[in-house]
Amino acid sequence: MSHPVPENLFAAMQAEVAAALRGLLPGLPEDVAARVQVEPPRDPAHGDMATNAAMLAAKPAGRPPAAIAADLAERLRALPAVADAAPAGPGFVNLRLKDAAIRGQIPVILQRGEAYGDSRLGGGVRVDVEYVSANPTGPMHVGHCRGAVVGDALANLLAKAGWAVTREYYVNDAGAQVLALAYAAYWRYLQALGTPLTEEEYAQSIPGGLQYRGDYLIPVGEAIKARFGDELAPGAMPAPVTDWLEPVRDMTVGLMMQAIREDLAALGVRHDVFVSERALVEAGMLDRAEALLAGKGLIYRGVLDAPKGKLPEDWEPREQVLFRATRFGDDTDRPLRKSDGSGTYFANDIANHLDKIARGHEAIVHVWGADHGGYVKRMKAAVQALSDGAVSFEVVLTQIVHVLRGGQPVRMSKRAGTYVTLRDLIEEVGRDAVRFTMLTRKADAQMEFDLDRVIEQSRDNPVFYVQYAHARCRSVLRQAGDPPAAALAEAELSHLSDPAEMALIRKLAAWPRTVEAAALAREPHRIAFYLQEVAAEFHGLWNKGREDATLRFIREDEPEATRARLALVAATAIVIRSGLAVMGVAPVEEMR
RNA sequence: GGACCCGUAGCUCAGCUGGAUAGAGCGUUGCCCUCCGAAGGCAAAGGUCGUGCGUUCGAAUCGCGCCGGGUCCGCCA
Repeated sequence: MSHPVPENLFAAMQAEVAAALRGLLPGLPEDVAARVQVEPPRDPAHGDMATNAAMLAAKPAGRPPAAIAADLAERLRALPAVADAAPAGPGFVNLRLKDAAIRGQIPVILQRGEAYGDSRLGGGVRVDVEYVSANPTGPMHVGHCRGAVVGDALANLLAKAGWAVTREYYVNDAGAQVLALAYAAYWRYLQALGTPLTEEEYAQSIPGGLQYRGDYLIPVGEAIKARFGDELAPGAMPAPVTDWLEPVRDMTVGLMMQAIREDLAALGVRHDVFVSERALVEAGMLDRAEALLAGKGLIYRGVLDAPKGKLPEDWEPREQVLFRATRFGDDTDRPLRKSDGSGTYFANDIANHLDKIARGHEAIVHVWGADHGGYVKRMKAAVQALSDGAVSFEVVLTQIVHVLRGGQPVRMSKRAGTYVTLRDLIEEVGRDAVRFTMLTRKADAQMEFDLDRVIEQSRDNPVFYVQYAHARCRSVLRQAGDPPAAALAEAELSHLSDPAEMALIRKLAAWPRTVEAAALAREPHRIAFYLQEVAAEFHGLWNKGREDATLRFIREDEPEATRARLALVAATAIVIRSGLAVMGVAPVEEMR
């Protein structure tokens, strides 16, 4: 990083303020200067940046904040980038930067391209981001979609902010549900062979009944027949489970995962690794995890108290193998083994997390549906126990998406045929609209997804609004013959002086800071909001050009001013693309 | 009974991890387009931030108690 101009103006100023504060108050504890914040003030009239340094330092320094603010302002005024610094309010120091310092971001943006905003904040920490992890028991539906988009965007965001990210999908291919799936696929296989049995006869003959009756297993049955003939069901009649379970299960899970991968690809969601629950258990990871915890004295045999409130009908006290999750803040200890000796889902997931740790991850982030909220504490406890607190564990919960059409709720019913698969959704509104819209709400807030609204071409559709801004940028640049960024970076930027132009540049200069804040908060939706603000500034400038011809981007009679404005337009397009890239949305060249 | 999430303008939602007079879009109201950049633009009205205490120089933000909504709660995943 040998840029003479800092890429993150706020971080650079934070360092300056901290240094000035140390110079002013030599005895100040180091952590006070480090905690100093430099942020854009809520009210733009207060300047470009404001710092709370004087208020933080007041108590340890034993001086009133206003006095410190006055002294600090004087020092900051001497900085070359600062036009003015003034104490204000309860002890803020407001800073106004010189226009030249703000404009200086334009060549930086043009040089860095879409890498503008990349940060080292994450320090290369190896983080495992697990998302989707839908059970391989059927095609993906809209319920999976939000987690997929949020997880993918969060992984992009953390990578941009300097974390070393592994994108992981945990395949739940070991539990009772997969067994039920195998039975269901076996039924379709019997049908393919022309079995005389009726569905109900078959359903009654298997444990738990026929749980997955969807049509999507018909091709699976055909595929099993194509591979095995009637070998697994001689005479088209059910054979003993042990004769067919493994091949049927493996083939079915394989085909389901293939379908899921295709759905994910259609949504543009990527994963680096697919970790199989079954493979982990077979490799002995569960036993390893249990032994590890036992070695720490965290495993015991015991009987849990009955849950309060409504009791399950078949409740009876039972001795179980338990993990001392309460030692790490959980509400109760948690069972690890089912009565047949196999691992509970939780136990297998502990194995999964031991595997993540063993692969060298220092941080684990999950994206889960809100219905898994009750599972967070125990898993956090497990990771703490496994890593002796060295590996962090966080969960981003996503709330339900209500699908609407023209303001009316779309009923989600498999039977009525109104069940919305992920594929249907993408085909109807397009991948980019799906992704962008899924990021226009905080993950843990419920969201309405109106199929008509998200493809509407109007101001109140953020997808359109942001894409339109980029298309307008591109349109202007095309009209000017697409000058190369290097040429634009040489433009004489003092031609950019209108308040609307400066406001746009300020907004662009906030991109690196936005990336860092969003990454720290694990909140990719902030990128969507930021891009709407950039688009609003740009459209505002465009609109001014409609009324005031001297503000148009291209002016035949003013080649130097035109070049400066083209530089601004090109920088705007770059920042929008950089943000869309985090969201996994493709920028458009023109609106159609 | 308990745990977790949520409660901000008529509606849908932001609010940069404790800062200054709480924001945006929609909707409402009022202006603006014969034409050169109107799939629109400008402006206004609209909030005791569910509620009551507390911590703090300072609270929508942190803590506790209520009220309201959601999710979950022993060998399902």
